Amino acid sequence: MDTDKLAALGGIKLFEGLPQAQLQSLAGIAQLRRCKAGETLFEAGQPGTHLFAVVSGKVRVFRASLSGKEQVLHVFTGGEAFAEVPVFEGKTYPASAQALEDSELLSIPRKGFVELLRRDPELALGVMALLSARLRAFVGQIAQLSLKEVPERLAGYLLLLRSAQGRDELTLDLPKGQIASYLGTIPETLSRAIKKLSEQGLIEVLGSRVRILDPEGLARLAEADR
Amino acid sequence: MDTDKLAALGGIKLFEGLPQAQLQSLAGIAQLRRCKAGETLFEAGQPGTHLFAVVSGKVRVFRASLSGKEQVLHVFTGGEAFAEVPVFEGKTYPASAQALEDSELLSIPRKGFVELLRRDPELALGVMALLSARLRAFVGQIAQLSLKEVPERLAGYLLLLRSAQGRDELTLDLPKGQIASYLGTIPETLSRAIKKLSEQGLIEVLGSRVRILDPEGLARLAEADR
DNA sequence: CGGCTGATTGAATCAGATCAACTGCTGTGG
DNA sequence: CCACAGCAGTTGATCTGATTCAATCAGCCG
Repeated sequence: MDTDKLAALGGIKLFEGLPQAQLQSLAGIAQLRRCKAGETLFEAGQPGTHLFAVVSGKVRVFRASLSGKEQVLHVFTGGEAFAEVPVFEGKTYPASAQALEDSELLSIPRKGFVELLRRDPELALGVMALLSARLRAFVGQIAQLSLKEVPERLAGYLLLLRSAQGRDELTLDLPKGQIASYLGTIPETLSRAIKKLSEQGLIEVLGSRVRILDPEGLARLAEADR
Repeated sequence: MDTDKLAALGGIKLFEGLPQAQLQSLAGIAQLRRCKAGETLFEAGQPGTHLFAVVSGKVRVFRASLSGKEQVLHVFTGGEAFAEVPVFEGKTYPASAQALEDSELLSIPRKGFVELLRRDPELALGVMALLSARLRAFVGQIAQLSLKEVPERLAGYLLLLRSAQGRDELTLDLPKGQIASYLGTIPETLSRAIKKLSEQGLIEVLGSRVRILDPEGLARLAEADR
């Protein structure tokens, strides 16, 4: 039945507070899908037919260049929806998506979703809020990439993690290579940036465990420019 | 009266096809405002109270670093709406805005606009399409910044202008310094990139007039990575 | 005619990418 | 159970694209 789909839909933040009837009709059109780590969900440039949501697992959205360099745009985890852009344009996916871990996903066809939006203004407002938040994040990312250097970007990222995890002993949520790609650099350079922050006494790193020693110092660095 | 406001509102693409009644109620809350070249409309971090639309003139939206370096995110001209992000979050403007020329603007308070959205699903869909288009553009910009070098970004920008202006004799729509800032670099570097493309026989530049000599070559370059 | 701003050119410097070697870890198969 | 393949991460040496600093030039307005 749709009961597992319903449960999965209920766990998506975007659909919180949606009346039962709407959830039902979503369950009618949504597909529940399992995929393995490393699996590609879609590629930049392909026609964008579906909206996705992560039930469990982890998905990265990125752009690749011909030479194989990649820029991570965002990593989505349980409860988050993504790939909304082509829903409203009927065009292609602007980026590629790949599962980082074994994951469960919901995929919702564009057509039906738009119908739902037309009928439920509150959901529409939720979507607009989501898109806006994404825009805000991208504005920040663009500014970081062009205005700051790698150690500063790293400092910003660590502070973000800190506020997400709510303490000073962090666990890196991604392999370092992926973090490098998110910060717009390569593993070698990230490695050196980590060393630099460590030498300055701002952090302490052991594998994927990071201890924030000097949050204010990090914040100062993250704001700083040369 | 509101007749000039109505005319101005009618010229905004986002509001095209809006029923007369809705336009009226928009006119009731919108402010028509004139501002001079160089004037700042709002700054990143300020509480975002208004949505804007350009009636005439030109506005740039950008982020500045403390040291005075700036990254242009977008330049808006007649008929375009901007600063939608804080409307749906009630938070701050993620970037700053400044008039590049003497301009006429509409400013629409957040509150009333959200009301309107609740009542008109078609407008809401229009807003979502707008936000999505913006996201797509930002994805492209992020990829360019981190995956390509300056001459390649310039090639992409020129091709964009070409398709916007519909011919091979282009007029640069911005002073070169602003173009540099949009491309994530500085005037000196842009100048050298222009020289490089010229020497390769791809373009011919005289002041702010550019002639595209080899569109395919430019396209190849724009796609290329090292 | 100065004086200002925008643009260009040259030389020096620097952050980050590249290339290459090496470490350590994990998981698989002999 | 150990060996070795393979991948993630680190470290060092070098190279290069871009920024910085400085000087010059062109156009424009008062």
